[in-house]
Amino acid sequence: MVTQTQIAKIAGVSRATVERVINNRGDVNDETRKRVLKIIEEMDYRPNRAGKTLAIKQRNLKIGCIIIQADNPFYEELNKGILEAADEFKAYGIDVIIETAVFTAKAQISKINELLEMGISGLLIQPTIEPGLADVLREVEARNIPIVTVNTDLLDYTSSLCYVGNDFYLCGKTAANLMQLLTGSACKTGIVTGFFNARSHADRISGFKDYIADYPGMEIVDIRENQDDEMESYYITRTMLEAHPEIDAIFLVAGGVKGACRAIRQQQEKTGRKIRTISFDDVPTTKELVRDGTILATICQQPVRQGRMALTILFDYLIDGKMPASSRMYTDIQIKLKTNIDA
Amino acid sequence: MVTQTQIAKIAGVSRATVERVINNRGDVNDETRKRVLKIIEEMDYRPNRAGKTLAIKQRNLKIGCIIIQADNPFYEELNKGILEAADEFKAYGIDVIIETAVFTAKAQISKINELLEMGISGLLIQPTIEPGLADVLREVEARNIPIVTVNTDLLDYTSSLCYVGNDFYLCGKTAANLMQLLTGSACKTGIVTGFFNARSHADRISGFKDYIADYPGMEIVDIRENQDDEMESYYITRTMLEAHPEIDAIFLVAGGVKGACRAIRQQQEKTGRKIRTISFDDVPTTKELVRDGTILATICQQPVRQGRMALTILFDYLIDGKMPASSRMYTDIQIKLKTNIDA
DNA sequence: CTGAAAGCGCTTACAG
DNA sequence: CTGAAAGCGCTTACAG
Repeated sequence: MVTQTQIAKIAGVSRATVERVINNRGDVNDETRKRVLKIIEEMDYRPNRAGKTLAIKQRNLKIGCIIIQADNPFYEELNKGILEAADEFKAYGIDVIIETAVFTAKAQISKINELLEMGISGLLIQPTIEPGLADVLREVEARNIPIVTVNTDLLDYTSSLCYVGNDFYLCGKTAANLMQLLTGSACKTGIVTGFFNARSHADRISGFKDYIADYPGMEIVDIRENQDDEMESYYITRTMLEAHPEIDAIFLVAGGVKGACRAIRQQQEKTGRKIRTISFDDVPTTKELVRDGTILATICQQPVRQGRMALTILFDYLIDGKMPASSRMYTDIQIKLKTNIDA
Repeated sequence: MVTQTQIAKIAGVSRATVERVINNRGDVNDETRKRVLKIIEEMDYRPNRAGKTLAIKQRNLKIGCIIIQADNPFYEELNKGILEAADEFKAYGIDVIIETAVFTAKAQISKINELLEMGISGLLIQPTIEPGLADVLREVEARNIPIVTVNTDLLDYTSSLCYVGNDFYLCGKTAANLMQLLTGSACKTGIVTGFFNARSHADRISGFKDYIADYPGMEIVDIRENQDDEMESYYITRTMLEAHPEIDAIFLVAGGVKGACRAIRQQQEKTGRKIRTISFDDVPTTKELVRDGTILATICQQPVRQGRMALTILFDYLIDGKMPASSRMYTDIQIKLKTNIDA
């Protein structure tokens, strides 16, 4: 590995000049620039990241992260990934400031302003879908502060740097594919979703619908909304199953898994008929239901990895100017059964 | 983040002394050691990794990697992970030497000796299961050179640092779980394995058997060996299906997927009866068979990730002295269907 | 337009 | 047993 000093020696200039050429900083005589560039090319110069990271400490970079305050175990996983990565980057001497906010636009905007005053150079956020946030994010970017959004997608805003999360539509298709295999392509499905107007939930449902369009034996009997609330979920699942005794498959699109499963189990016990159930994510309560067989399979989106990846992308961009491979980075779609739910 | 210099100032000693305490190097007066340790504790000192990595360059560390020379696309994936990580660590100024060897003990031992002469401080290897290698690896470790083994497990040798790979037994169980769900717990299975005496293949089969022990409707009709060879695989699958027309499920344990699937398709066309097939890994030919529906699901072990993880563990150990979380690091067991095989 | 010097946090001889 | 100095590869003012 060549260093800037070696290149400087060969080019007959100072290290400072080489540095200027490499980082496009200040003015350099056109001829020397070309000469230096040629040597860089020939010797396949690559900056030493340890040197760079160490030197950049002098700039006192701060990365701001806004994480969700919620006793929702899914968010806890996501936060865990962010916090782990934060720890790692702190070990490189980069300051990572973690702010917690409830999941409302108002709370998030207020935290963003706090972080701006602290002089952050980058922002990581899991944005709420409430209106009002998008404009603030655009303002932040206008100040030349790159943003990475994680897990949640906004309809009216796209980070110019990166979104890290799931491909919800493809998840929905995968759910349908799974259901098809579990039911021999024949089932009458009841769908329990979180919110009709949440994009991620809607996308999963359209993926599901598009897939089963090719399977005439697969039918959607009813779709109901539980507002990600366990009690509501129990109620709507129970009434749905009572209204449609022909339902033999349930697709749980979002939260409220435990409540829905209680209704499903009761119905199974009453009628003796198996209801094939699949869900999303693997929060502890869902895991337990997979272990005991109530849920046959659950589709997971690696929240810890999402958190890590989001912060890593921001870090790499700030240190190296490295752009992510894509402006939409998707984590794997993982199918978990009772045998690999704890792996 | 506190630095050694700050601690030195507070303790009223030089940075060198602080460094001695931190790294247990040389002799330090017991009293000053205690004082320094107390300050380190109180101020929650954590070494700056960039500084450390940069300074360590002076030691001229070399990491040796022995990768497999084979036109096997699975090994290519594994190698890709190793090469990617190697590139990353080279960017930190650590030398990573990649040696290619065919998959025999003789070739690998000869490469190990080459690397030893070059003065490596760490070794990454995907060991062959041929006898003779284990002793050599033990000798390397006796010289205080840490080893990480990747993907392949030896019966008579365990790296004292780490094995990175798959939990083959649990993979086998997951395969059985999947087969159970795909067949409504009723099937007559033909098993096509690679080698009866390869540990990974044998482990997958025992996982499978242990799982179906609880399902009386699931039966194993026959098990045959294809020596990971496509033609042989075609032959033994075809003759197996002809000998047992009742087979309605096939479990492909190892390589030779394409050959086996050809026989399976022919049998399906002849008899009009669906044979539910599952396999391992997602090499391009397998992917294609998942896409076209011949294989319903394939269980993958993230070879790229294995490669990356193995080298990262070695790097972290050499730079930080950091031990891996476990001496056996398993990658996820991923189930892929036609909808998420390309995700 | 260019260079010399200092500094980021750590390790490594070397001197005492 | 302890400290001063040099160095790892880079960036950042500062001087000219």
